[in-house]
Amino acid sequence: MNIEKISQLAGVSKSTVSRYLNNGSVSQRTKEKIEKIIKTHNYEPNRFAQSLKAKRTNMLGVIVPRVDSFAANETFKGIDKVLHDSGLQSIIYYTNQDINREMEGLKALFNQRVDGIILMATHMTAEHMSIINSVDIPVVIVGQFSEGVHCIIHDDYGAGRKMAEYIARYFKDDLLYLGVSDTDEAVGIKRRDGVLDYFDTLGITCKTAETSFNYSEAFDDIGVIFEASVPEVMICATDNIALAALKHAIERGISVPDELSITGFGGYNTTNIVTPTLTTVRFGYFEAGEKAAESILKLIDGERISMIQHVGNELIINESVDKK
Amino acid sequence: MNIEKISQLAGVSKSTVSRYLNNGSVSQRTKEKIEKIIKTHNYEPNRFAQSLKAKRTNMLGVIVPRVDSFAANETFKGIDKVLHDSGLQSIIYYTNQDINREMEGLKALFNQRVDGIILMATHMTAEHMSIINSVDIPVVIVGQFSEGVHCIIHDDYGAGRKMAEYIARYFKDDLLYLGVSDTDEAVGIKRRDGVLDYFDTLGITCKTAETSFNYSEAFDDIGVIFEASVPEVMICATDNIALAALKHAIERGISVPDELSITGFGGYNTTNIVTPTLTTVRFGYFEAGEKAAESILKLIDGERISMIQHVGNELIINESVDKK
DNA sequence: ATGCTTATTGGAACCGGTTCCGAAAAGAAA
DNA sequence: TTTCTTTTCGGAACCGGTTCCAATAAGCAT
Repeated sequence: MNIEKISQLAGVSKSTVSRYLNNGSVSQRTKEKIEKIIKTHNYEPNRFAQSLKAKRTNMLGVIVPRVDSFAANETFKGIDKVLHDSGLQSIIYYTNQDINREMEGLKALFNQRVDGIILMATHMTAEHMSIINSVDIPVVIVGQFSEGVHCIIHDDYGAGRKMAEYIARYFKDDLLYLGVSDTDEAVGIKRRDGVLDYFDTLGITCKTAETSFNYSEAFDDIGVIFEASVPEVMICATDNIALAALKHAIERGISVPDELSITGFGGYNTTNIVTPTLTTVRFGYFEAGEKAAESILKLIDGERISMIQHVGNELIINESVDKK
Repeated sequence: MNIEKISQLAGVSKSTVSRYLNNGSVSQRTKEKIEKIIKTHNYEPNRFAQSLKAKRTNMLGVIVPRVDSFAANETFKGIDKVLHDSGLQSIIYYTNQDINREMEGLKALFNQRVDGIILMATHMTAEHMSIINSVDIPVVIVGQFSEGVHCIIHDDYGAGRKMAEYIARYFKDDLLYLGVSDTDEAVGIKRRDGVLDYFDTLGITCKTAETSFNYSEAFDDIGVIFEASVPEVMICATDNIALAALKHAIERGISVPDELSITGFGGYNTTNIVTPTLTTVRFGYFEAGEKAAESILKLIDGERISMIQHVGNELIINESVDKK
């Protein structure tokens, strides 16, 4: 079934059927004739042929670094909600956290003529930017900041500060911030600085150490840290790290929160499953996804939007901090 | 940049360039000329135009019901590994566990002329089958069984039996199997029967109860169960349910495993994070994904493969069962 | 009925590739 | 050198739509 056959059966020309399908001016009578034929043969136009000449493909590209992360999942769900409600198809390009596949993805999606791309970036590089600039479709980045692109970012600095404020209510001493590498600007730098800067203003000193995003690696690093000494409070840069710390503490018979208070960042589901439940900061991942999708839709429609949009977060007070 | 311009710059015809791009017979000299032009203009053929006439699109459709499930994530990673290594692009269609969107997805992907579809099904219906049969591209289903389609399935019955064998080594009495609705054939029926049938052969009686896949709902149901009486062993149909049981037990001061042994099925990461770690059966989700991808590739190449392929599983002995 | 404006319609070119087919060129055999 | 076979190449049709443009039909006021 193609448009030609439909037009013949309806006794009109190809162009008339095409006009019918799109929006064009077609008389009521021919409209009905065409509709009947299309219904009975349940014809659907070939997307490739359509996209060959038309500008819009009605497909959006989403580049997803990982599927096994709460943050990525929630963000994606937010994106999907908006796009699906708008009747758009999303093509997901999975990169398995490989930065080269991120570039590949940008090119491949552009090559498929998607109308726009949402990139859940892990780490922005100059190469990213050069590809993005060479591509003449809208791109929105979510979760990281980069100059010159539309970004949806979390207030990591504010989250860090919130946590520091909360901790400072109960502790003045023997604190450890367990962060990650500062190649990740949002988590490695902003989040950490939010914590440390606030402590500074109060004259509280807080030691720091560094580990990995990966649960098992963090678990091992924490073992080494505990071997040397166990602080009173451990502020971990992510929930995963905090969960590893908690596991270690329980294994060593260190009581949480009585002897050791632990906090995370993220708001993962697991933080409510473990005992004690984990005090953390919940980020608006879902909301970020929604904003990203809404933004890309606006950009496709030629609207102007601000280059940076912030998404809020919220301190979740649970059981893992000792409120003496 | 299009094939026409490239051909002009290279001083050959469109067809020659096309032949060069595909595989055709082109002399060494013209090959080099064309290659140079393509490189300098870094030209890439328009996929839509290609797919319009050619049969293959080199795109595979993957229908994914959810992103926030360990099983789904692992399966997807297995699929991705194989497809990415084969240089194929995968279009992911996310359904958010909505069975109607599953149908939509089948149609939409077919309409995009993907070469094949992998469906991570939640529950197969007659409607699924009628769509699948009306579509003339290969379809592989992973995780559920359905007559007449190529399926990759887990040995849920065997997993149930394995767990029952293990439990029977330590317990003869006061057992509870906490299952899910039998609208899910694999988990609701097969897994349960694997457990119960084995107990039957030993003359062990095991009570049963039913709850939901959802963590919070399961948590509430378990509260009601515990109100009545707490068994010695609770065999939960999924790790999520087992985690909910564990949480409840800890909140009520029931010691696990001393007073209550708990097991799950799945092999989720979280089972190693909680304390005590959870005894469970790990399914070969990743392997299932790989098999699904390999199968679809073979089917696309016209190979014949068996309609049903089983994936193994493995009992993971952890701390949540009392080995008296 | 006539002239003018507006709504419909069909024809043809086009989008950017692939593929069939016959012609030209190259290579091998005689 | 001639003849036959094999490669290589260009022309043209085609895939299934969209869109421009001119032609026709319809609607309306005079």
